Parts: sequence; C-alpha cells; structure tokens
Amino acid sequence: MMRTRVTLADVAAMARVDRAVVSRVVNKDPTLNIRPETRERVLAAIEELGYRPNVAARSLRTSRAHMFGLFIPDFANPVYAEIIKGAEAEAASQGYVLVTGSATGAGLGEYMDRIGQGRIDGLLLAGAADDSALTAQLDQAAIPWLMLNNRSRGVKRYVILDDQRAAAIAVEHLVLLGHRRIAHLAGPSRADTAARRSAGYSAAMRDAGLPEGPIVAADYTPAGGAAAMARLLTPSSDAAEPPTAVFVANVASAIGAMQAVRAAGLEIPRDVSIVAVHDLELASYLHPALTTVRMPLAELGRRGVTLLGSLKPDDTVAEVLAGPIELIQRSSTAPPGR
Amino acid sequence: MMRTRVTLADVAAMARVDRAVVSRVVNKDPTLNIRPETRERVLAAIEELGYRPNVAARSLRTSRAHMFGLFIPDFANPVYAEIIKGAEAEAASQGYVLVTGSATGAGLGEYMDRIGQGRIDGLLLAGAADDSALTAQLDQAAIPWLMLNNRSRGVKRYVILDDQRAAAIAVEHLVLLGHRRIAHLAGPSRADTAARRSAGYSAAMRDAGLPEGPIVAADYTPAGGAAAMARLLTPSSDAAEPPTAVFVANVASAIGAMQAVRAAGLEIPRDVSIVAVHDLELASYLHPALTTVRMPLAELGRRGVTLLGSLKPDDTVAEVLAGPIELIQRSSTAPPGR
DNA sequence: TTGTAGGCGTTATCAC
DNA sequence: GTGATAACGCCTACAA
Repeated sequence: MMRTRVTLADVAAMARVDRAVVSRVVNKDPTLNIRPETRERVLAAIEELGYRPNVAARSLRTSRAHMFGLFIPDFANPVYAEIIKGAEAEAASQGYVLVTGSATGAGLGEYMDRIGQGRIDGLLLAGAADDSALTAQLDQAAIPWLMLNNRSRGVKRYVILDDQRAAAIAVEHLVLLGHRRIAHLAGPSRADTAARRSAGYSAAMRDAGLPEGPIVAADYTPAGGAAAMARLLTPSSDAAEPPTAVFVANVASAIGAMQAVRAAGLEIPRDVSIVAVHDLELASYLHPALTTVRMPLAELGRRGVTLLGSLKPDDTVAEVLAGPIELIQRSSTAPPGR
Repeated sequence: MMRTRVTLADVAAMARVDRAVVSRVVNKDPTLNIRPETRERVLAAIEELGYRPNVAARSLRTSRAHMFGLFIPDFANPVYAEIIKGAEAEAASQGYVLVTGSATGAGLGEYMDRIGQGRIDGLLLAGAADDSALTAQLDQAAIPWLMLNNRSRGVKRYVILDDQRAAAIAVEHLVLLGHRRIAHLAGPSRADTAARRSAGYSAAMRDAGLPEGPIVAADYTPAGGAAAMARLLTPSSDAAEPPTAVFVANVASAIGAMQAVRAAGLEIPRDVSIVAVHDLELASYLHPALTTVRMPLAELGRRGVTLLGSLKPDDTVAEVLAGPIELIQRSSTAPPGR
C-alpha cells in the first residue's frame, strides 16, 4: 500500500507552523530559537505523518547530494570488497550514501553520464587504469575525486598502501626461514601496485645480500598465477637450481600458483614455500593454509571517504596510508627442504 | 579546476533558443518538430559547454531518480557479487544507476533513512532476514521493492532460484556415482534457501529409494562448514557407518568442510565425495577441485531489476527464475571407495 | 517551429 | 519566536 508522499508543507500544516520552522527543526539548526512546546508539535507531526525529507529537493537547493561514488573493476574481487566495507562505513558515519559501481576504462565514462550532474559529491577510483580522457572528464564534472590503492600517470590525488613494505615483510620472512633462492611471481606490468611490490621484493633481496631470483609477471587471477608459477618451476638455463620459495604479489594469483605447484608434482611447503600479499578469510582454508601479508584495505576505503569530505578543489593528495601491515603465518611457508 | 556548473539556461542562451527547446532536445522528445539547423546549434552548445543535466532538478520535477537500490548482507560473499553484476548490467541498460548497500536487519532501517525519500525508484533485497518492522517501513516509503534469492514471512514479492532442483541435481549425481549413504550439510535453519535445498535433498533421496543420511546445519561460512563436517564425520550411534558422500548447501561451507575432512585424516573423494551449491571461479582451484551446481545468479539480479522497472504498486510476484542449473563436475566427487 | 509560465520540495534571507 | 518569500534547475502543458 503506497501512501502519497508527505512533504514539509503537510507537517507544517499539521503542526500549525510555517514550513521554514519545520525545516530548521529537521536540520537541527542551532540558531533556531523555538518554544519547546512548538518543537514538540513539529516532532509529533513528523512522527505521525512519517515524514522524510525529499532528497532531490534538498540537493537541488543545497547542491549537495550526500552521496559519494566508488569505482572498482570487479565486485567478485574480495580485495575490493574490503575497501568497499571501509568506505561504506565511513560514508555512513558522515550521513552519506555510497554508490559503488564496477566499470573499467571506457565503461566508466558512460557510467559518469548516467550518474549525471549533482548526484554525487565526490568520487573514489579504486584500481583504475591509466586513462587521461577519463581524468579530463572527471575534472570537468567539477566534483572532487581521488585514486585509491593505485596511482595513475599525471594524477596528483591518491591514497595508496605501503605495498613496498608489505613485499619486504614477505621476503624477509622467507629469508629468515633460511631461503636463498627466492623467486617473485609479480603482478601485471601495467599495475602500479605490482610495480611497488616488485620494488619491495628487489630491495629486500638486496638488503639480504641475495641475488634476485627469476621474476615472472601475471594477472591478479588464479589462471594467471597458475601459468606464471608453471613457468617458474620449469628448469631454465638461467637458474640452474629452482627456487625454494616464491613471493607472490597477490592472493588470487597465489591460489592458482598453488595449483600449479601441485600439478608439477611438488609439495608446499616442503619443495617450495609460498607467501602472498593480501589476507583473505579464505587463505586459512586453502590446502595448505596460505601465509599472507595483511594490508589495511578497509582503512584505505575509510580514509578515501574522509579525504573526499575535506578536499579543496585544487588540493593535492599523495598519501601512503599509515596502518598495520602484518605477516599472517600459516602453513605454506617453512624452512627450505634440503 | 572546477568550472561553474552549466545549466539549461546557459545552453539556451548560447544556442539562442528557449530553455524548453533545449530540454526537449536533450530528452529526445519525439513530438518535437525542430529545424535541423536549430537542433545543430543546440547540440553544438551542449557539446561546447559540456552541459550535463542536473539530476536533482530533474528528479524533483519528474519524481523519478533513475536509480535503483540493492541490499546485500556482505560484499565479501562472492555469491552476491554475481547478483550485483547482473543487476548493475540490467540497470545500466535501462539508463539507471544501481546503489548497492550492505546492511543487515536493523542497519537496513538506518540505511533507508540515509537514502531518504525520492532518491531511489525501487529496491531489491537480497539475502535479507525476516523482519516485519523493516517491510512495514519499506511499504511506507512508497517505493516498489522485492526480495531476491530468498523469501521472508508475509512477503509476497520475490524472485528466487530453483534451489530445490539444484539440490536434487547434486544428490542425483552422487546417487549415479553409486553412493548410498549421502549426508547433508545444510544451511542455517532460518535461511529460506537452506530450507529449499534441504527439501530438494530429501526429495531426491526419497526418489532414489535411499534413507536420509545424517543432516547437520551450519552457517554459510567456511568456519561453519568445518564445524558441521567435523560432526558428520564423528561416528555416532545413529549411523553405524559414516557417509561416503556429502551434499553441502553452500560453497563457502564446502570450503571449510573440505578442510575438516583433511583434518580427520580422510581424503576427498576417496573417502568422501563432496558436492556444493553455487559455482565460483575459485572452486576449480581448490584441492581437489570442487564439484558444484551452477545457479544463474547474475540472471537473478538482472531479473530483479527488470521487475522493479515494471512493477505496479500492489502487484504480487512469486517467481522461480527459469534458467540453466548445471552440474559442474570436478574432482571432489567419485564413486564410493570400497 | 518555438516560447511562456507554473511548480516539483526544500532552504536561506529576510521581515514582523 | 515565527512567518513570508525567493530561488535551486528542470519539465511540460499550452500559447503564439
């Protein structure tokens, strides 16, 4: 049963005051000096009629939509699920709604058209690729926006995690276990996160006085990880001896990589140890349970929303989020076998 | 660099026509009879100024927000990721934006307050629990809404999948392999999907002339699945002989269940076969690769949005989505060992 | 073929 | 302490 909508005027009529008064009561206007009994009447009428402010009218008037946007490449990627959770929680605490859309490259421009003008007060881009046409479009849309988790050429507003340190933590763990031939299953070369994790790997190997093992790039997918791991395990002329441990840039790739290890007739961690970036609940249910490096993804989402709310039009943001990065040791890493 | 916003009036001034003409050009009013050169001028001005309609003004005037809402319990659950994808795609093709929020029970009411009035034209509830206070609130909000994937007491608008058939397909597969002692790791008792999958299990067992094996309920989580499977494997007085196969109501539980099997020192599928509802990319990377029943989840999301767009206020919808349900056979099922 | 005008529901600036 | 009034930007009958 759909009732006809209730407006300020209805409430005002019922409470026998002007709409302006109702508006200021609703918005808790601190400059409003009102008799307690009048306020009571207004509140009662609101309750009685079930009044809820019309968002369209309000944002037309105030030019604030109380809504933020968040773009991700894919809802099925649990890494983004974490980011969404944090962003949504922070948006909620500010009284904002978060609209999350998945789209890549060209699709994003089309999506922005559907979003239209005046629907969102700010936009977060997580995992977006380089796209100068898009950034131009966003700048023209006259809403604040920033990139999350990865950077893009020419973009000067972003928050990222310390992927380099995460990689170093993973590698140091392997070194401490006694591994010396440590390979790197990297992310796709175009990904900023991949580059920073690879840099962390290289730095940590150098610090440990170890030569860089073979490095193979793969998409952040199980299939990509499986293919890359298969290549790592294939004896080559470069490395007479196969690696005893692999630092995998991403947990999705690691899942595929583990399968490739099994397919090669090897055992984890006896023949090869594996550690990956990003902790998922799933990791502890894999076989063997996967050692990971946990990153504060939800915090990243939260921070992004906070910044959106306080950003001035031409502000620059280049932030590496300070937050706990920790090794979650499980069963996929152990001292080298022989 | 944020430019001042461009309105219809700006475009009209530049094209030397009235705002009304611009509006009708923008909205492709078919009754508009306009000289080609005038239209050209308008289009050029729109392009030149980068005009995009103000959503707030438009929806205030038309009382349509061109936005649908979708509620899910948790972004991290890949089952909902599939539903979101389908819903988003269908919404996009209708020129709508989809806002997806995660909230449960009480949180949903608070979320609806933030959504306010007039921001969304319809609401999809996926995986929502029984909550008559909530449904009352939704009805009062005067927007069409319906439940997706599961039903709730007293709610007469929903679209669900044929979970009963999915369960039967899984059980028939096990029967065909030669299993006779088939246990059921069910979902939580309050979940409608769990009840329908359990009904499918019971019917299929009856059809096969087999006695129902032990049935244990668990949350749709790896932890829940692990605990339940452990109980199933514990010898009890009821069942002298342990099951040779288990039909698991949900893939997340199955992941935990597989771990419990290993922890018990048993091997899949040699000692126990496992088949679960819902196919995920991940399933083929588990060890062993998990046999699943694929359900048309994206199609469910798509159908929900389609219905929202065409629902009359007091329409009733009780639809079991017709769509392919198929067994994806992998390595976790095999004929019984002995 | 194009222009006029009223109003969607709200907020903010006045006035009383 | 409370009320009147003018926008916010757009759509749409109706008029010209």
